[in-house]
Amino acid sequence: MTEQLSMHAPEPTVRRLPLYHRFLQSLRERGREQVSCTHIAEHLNVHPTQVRKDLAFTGIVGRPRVGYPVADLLESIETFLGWNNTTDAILVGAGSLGAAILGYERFREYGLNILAAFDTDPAKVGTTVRGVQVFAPDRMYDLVARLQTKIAVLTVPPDAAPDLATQLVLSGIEAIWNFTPVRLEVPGEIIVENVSLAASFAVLSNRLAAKYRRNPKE
Amino acid sequence: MTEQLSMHAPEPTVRRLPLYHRFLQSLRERGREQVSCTHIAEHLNVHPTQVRKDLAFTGIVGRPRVGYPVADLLESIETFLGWNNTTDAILVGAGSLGAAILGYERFREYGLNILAAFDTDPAKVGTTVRGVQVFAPDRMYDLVARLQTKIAVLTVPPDAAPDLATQLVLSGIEAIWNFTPVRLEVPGEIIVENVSLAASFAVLSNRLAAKYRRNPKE
DNA sequence: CTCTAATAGAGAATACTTTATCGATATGGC
DNA sequence: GCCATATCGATAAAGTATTCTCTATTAGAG
Repeated sequence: MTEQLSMHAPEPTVRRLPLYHRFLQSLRERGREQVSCTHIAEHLNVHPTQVRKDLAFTGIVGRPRVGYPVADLLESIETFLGWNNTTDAILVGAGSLGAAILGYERFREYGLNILAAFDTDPAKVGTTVRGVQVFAPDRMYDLVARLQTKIAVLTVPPDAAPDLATQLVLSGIEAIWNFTPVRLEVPGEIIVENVSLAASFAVLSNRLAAKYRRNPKE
Repeated sequence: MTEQLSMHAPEPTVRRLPLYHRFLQSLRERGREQVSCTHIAEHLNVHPTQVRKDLAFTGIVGRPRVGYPVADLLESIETFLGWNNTTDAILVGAGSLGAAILGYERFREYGLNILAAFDTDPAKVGTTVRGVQVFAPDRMYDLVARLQTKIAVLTVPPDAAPDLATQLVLSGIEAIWNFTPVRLEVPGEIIVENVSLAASFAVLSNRLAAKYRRNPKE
């Protein structure tokens, strides 16, 4: 597993790491010091080899017959994901979804530090949502530049998304966590991660539909 | 593409279908009647062959040199996803995320019909959130059984998730759309779709971290 | 001290997904 | 009516991800 550290992990691997992270935290709370892939795999119902491969990408090395030290493993995952130093962010669109994200304490553990929110609604501007102050969108450029925020959480209605994405890029943002169903057109160096609730619902919905296609009774 | 209808589509395909669906809706609004995979692919920046394969899974057949009728394609996707007849659902956990989902009108278009919400907070019980009435959790069994709701949207704090999942299964729910980070232990016939914001954030976060590992300046 | 069993890590094999290639077919220009 | 071209549908190839197999290592029992 030499030079694996500098290699990029496959996306499925990265998506599983938070799962391991969460389980390891619960182990640490219970005072456990060592853990094996077998043990993790059993609890999370994934393949032991997959756990071993996934963890190897983070650069950790284990000991046969023992496994990995829980604390080291947590740190290794956190470093790999960039979760152990905070990254400043802004939230664009202080609607109900925006408020829900601002209220989700766990993200703070992941290093996400939302400094400010923006909304076009004049009634919201000047107020605070979950302790975060809401500004008018025209303040965005200024604030992003001055505070050097790297991440923008985009939770605006679809129509507003393309425009705001452009503005965010111009402001110097580096990554957009996009909760809108719009595919943003941004330069290649900008990191965009789309959260598609529709995609997720489609999977559920399709499986339910398939079940009834196979078995039309009930 | 014979018998493809009864075949199950790969999950990546299912996850892309809403993307096509959205684009096709915009085409229909603009009065367009026919569309080719090439055209869809260009706009959404995916591979034309992939679009063709994905669409084939829904059972649609196209015509060389022309493509597919937009209306038929929309219907084909909707049928395949089970989006063209409504499915009754309940929402468990009327917190801010729950409220955001209740307020997201688009899900209604996808056939998701949330009839009732449940929350342990006595202050919320009896009120309505976004027009949906909130009940105490002990009413769950009764209501799910009586209204024959198939889907439960689970938006409760992590601690409460395992218990509620068990109760939902006992109530006769068929699918759980799980917004908690907990891996639910349910019988195999229950459909569980996990929405992991942590997984999504991990991808963004890891890419940002990798960027700075490669290029520690800035 | 030796033997056994559990486990990491590497590499091979399998399965799955995406992309490329090719023949068939329908449309519109000539 | 015939030809050129765009596009579909099917199959093949390439690329990824997952699972299996094997060897080396270590802890603990006898």
